[in-house]
Amino acid sequence: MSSTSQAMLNQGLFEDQEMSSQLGFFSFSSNLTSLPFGCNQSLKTLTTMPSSLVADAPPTFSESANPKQKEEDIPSHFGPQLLSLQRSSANLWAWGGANDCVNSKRSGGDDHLGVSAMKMKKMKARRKVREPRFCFKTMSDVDVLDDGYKWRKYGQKVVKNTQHPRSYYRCTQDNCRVKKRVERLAEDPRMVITTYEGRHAHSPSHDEDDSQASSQLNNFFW
DNA sequence: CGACTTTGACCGGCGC
DNA sequence: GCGCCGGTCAAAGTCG
Repeated sequence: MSSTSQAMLNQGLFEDQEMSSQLGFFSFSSNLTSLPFGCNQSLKTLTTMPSSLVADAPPTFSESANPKQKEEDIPSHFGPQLLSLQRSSANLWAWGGANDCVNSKRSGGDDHLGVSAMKMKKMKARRKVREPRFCFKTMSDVDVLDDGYKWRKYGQKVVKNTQHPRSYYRCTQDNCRVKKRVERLAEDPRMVITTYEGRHAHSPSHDEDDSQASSQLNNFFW
C-alpha cells in the first residue's frame, strides 16, 4: 500500500494551533509534486527547502509575532536558504512567533483521588512539552502521505465543524516521539492537512533505493 | 503471533 | 464551577 500520493503540495506552515501562535507559513507553486520531507519524487523541491524551516521553531521569535510579517522581518536565523526559497518558485507568506510551550498549570498535587500512581505517571508524561510543529496542506486522494517514516495510528477523532475525522499517528521507532495528525479540509475534502509535531531522532525507514537521497534529506530537515 | 487499527473512555485545557 | 472539545490511552478486533 504505497501511499505515495499524486499530491500537489500547495502550502505549509509552522503552527501551534492550541497556542494560537503561528510559527511560519509558506506556499509553493502548484507545479511542485510532493512533500517537503523527502517524499520520493520531490528531490528538486527539497533542495530548495530551508532546513531551519522544518527543523526547528526559531527560538528567537516573539510569541505574538504578526503572521503577516514581511520578508525583511525574517530573522537571519533562516539564512540564505530561505532567501533562495523565496527566489525560487515558492512564495514565503508570513512568519510568526515561536513557542516553547510548557504546560505548567498543573503544579504539585501529585495525587488525584482514585487515580493510581501508575496512571498519574502516565498523565504527567502526557504533553509536558510542546514540540515544534510543522503543518502543510496537500491535494491528495490518500490521507497518509508517504514521508519515508513508519507511523502507527493511535487515535481518531471527529472534530467540531468537520465531517471528516482527524487521525493521530505516532512514529513507530522506539525512541522517537514524533507525532502527526491528518485531517481533510472541510471546505475542500480533496485537501489533506498534515501536522507534524516533534523531530525524528532517526532516519526514515524506507527500504527502497531512492530512500538514500530521501533519508539524507529527511535528516536534513529533522 | 506480532504489528497495526479501531473505538469508546478518559483527561486536561480553556472559555464562559 | 461547569461543560465542551481536542488529544491520548488501551482493550479488542483485524490483518498478514
